[in-house]
Amino acid sequence: MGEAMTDRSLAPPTDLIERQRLAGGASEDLLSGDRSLRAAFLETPIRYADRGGGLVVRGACEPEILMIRSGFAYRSYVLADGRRVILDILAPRDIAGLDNIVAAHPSDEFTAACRLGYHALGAAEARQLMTDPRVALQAFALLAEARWRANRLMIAIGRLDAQARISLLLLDIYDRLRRRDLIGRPTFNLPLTQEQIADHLGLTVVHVNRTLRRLREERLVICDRQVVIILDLERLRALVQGLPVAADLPEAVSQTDC
Amino acid sequence: MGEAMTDRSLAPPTDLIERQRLAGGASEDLLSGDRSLRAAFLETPIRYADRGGGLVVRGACEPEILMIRSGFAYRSYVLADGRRVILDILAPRDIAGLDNIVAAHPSDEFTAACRLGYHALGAAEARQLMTDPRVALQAFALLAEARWRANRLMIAIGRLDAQARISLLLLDIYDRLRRRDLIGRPTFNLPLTQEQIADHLGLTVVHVNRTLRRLREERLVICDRQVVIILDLERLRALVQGLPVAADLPEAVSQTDC
DNA sequence: CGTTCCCTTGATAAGGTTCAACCACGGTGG
DNA sequence: CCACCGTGGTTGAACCTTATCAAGGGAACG
Repeated sequence: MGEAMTDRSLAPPTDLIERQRLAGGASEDLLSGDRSLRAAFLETPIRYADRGGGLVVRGACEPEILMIRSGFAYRSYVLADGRRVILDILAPRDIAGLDNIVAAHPSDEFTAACRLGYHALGAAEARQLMTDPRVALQAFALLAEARWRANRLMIAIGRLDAQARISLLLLDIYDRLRRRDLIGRPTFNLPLTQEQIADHLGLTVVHVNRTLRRLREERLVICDRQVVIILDLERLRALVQGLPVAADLPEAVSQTDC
Repeated sequence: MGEAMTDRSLAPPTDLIERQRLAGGASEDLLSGDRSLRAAFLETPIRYADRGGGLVVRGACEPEILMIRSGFAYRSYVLADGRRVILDILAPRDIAGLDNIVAAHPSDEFTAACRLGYHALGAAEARQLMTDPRVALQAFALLAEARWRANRLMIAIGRLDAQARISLLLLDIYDRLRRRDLIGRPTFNLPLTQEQIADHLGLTVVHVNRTLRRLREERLVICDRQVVIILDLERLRALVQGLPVAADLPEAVSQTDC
C-alpha cells in the first residue's frame, strides 16, 4: 500500500497527480465500503454446511449473497447431460453471489467443498446496502475481481495444456491464501477431489490424475489426499508464465475481523 | 438432481410475487441508471477506429470505459508466446471496460473487428457518475451481465466440442443482435476472421475451418466471407442445449437513442 | 465385512493440433 | 493491363494430447 503511493507520487504531470487524488479517494471509499459490507455480513447468524451441501437452497424464497467464513466452496453449473463445470472456487473471506443483486434467477449453485462456515445476506438487504455509494463501489470492485479471475481461467482453459492449468490452479489458491495471511508456507489444504479439479479445468479425472503424477515425478508439487505441497515454486510459476498477474488487486486490508 | 428441476419450475407463489415486486423496483432504477449512463456517453465526441485498430491506447494517461456505437470489437489478451485469447466480443450498444473504474492497470485490450464508431469515458468521469446510486446499480448490472457471458463461454470451452462451441458463438451473436432489434432475419454480418473465432473459442484456425465446413454440409449454418446465414435455427439450438439461458437479462429497453 | 467414494493404471480411440502446401481475392505499383 | 504481394481461407497427412472404457485398489464408515 505505502510503496505504491510513493512511487506514484514521483510522477510529475498534473494529470497524474489528479488521478492519484481520485484513486486515493476511491481506495478510501473502497476500504470503508468493504468494512460496511463485511460488517453487515457479520451481523447475520453464521451458518454451517457439510461437504457436498448446497449453500443456497434452490428455489428458496430469495437469492442470497454469501461470505465464506471458513472452509472452501465452489460455484458450479450442471449441463443437461450431467457433466459439471466448476466456475469458481471460494476461499475464506470471499464474497460470492453478488450477481444476484441484479439478476433474478441464478443459474449456478454453490456447494461446500468441505465442512464450512458462512454468512448469507438476502438479495433485498444487499440491494439496500448498495444505496451507500461506498458499498456499491466495493461490491462493484468485488465483481470486477471475480471477472478478472474468470478471465484468467478462460485463458488457461482455452490455451494452456493440462499441466499448466493444474499448476495455475494450485498457484492461484496458494497466492490467495497467502495474501490473506491464512498460510505462511507453500503447503496448504485443498479440499477438492480430482474430479472437482477436472470439472474446474475442463479436463477428465483420469487426465488430472496422470498430470498430478507427472508434476509429482518432476518434483514440482505434491498433491495427495487434499494436501498440497509446493516443492519448487519457481519452476511451477515458470509453467504458467505469461498470464495476467494480480498486481493491483486489493486485499491485504482489514485483517482484523473475519 | 431431479428434485432441483421440479422445484425450479413450481416455486411457492408468495415468494415469487415478492421477488417480482423487488425486481420491479430495482428494474426502474436500472432503467433510469441506464439512461443516465448512456446519456453521459453520448455527450462525448464520437470516435472512429479502423479494422485492427486499438480502441484504447495502451499506456495512455488514463483507462477508459467504452460504448460501441456501430460495428464490432473484441477484448483480447496476448500470451507471452504470442498466442491470443479473445475474451469477449462487443456489439453495438455494448458498454465495456467497466472494470477500469476500480482496477488500475487493465491487462487486456480492445481492438476493432471492423470499421467502428464508439464513445469513451475517462475512468475518473465514470467514477464520478457512479455516485448516482442508480448509475452504480446499472454499471453493476452490466458487469454482472458480462460475467454471465464469460461463464457461458467458460462452460462451452471447458465441456463442449468444436461444433457446439461455434454454434454457440453464432447463436449468441444472433440473439444479441435480435434482442437489440438490429436484425430481423437469421442472417447477419459477423466481421471476424476464422482465426479470431479460433482465438475466441480456444481452437485453431484449421479446426474452425473444418468445423464450419461440416456445419455447412449439414445445412445448419453458412458462414462465408463474414456473412452468417442460419439455415436451421432449431437444430442449431439443439446442439448447444443445456447451457444457461439469457432469460432475465435486461435489454430490449430504451431503443430510442443510440 | 461389505459398501461406497475416491484414487490409480492400462489399453484404445477420438478430437484437435501441427506442418505444409495451395488457392482465391483485392489491392498496389510498374 | 498484368505481375506481384499479402491476407485469409482451404485441404491433406501425420502426430499428439486428451477422452473413454474398463478394471483394480485402498481407506473410511456403518
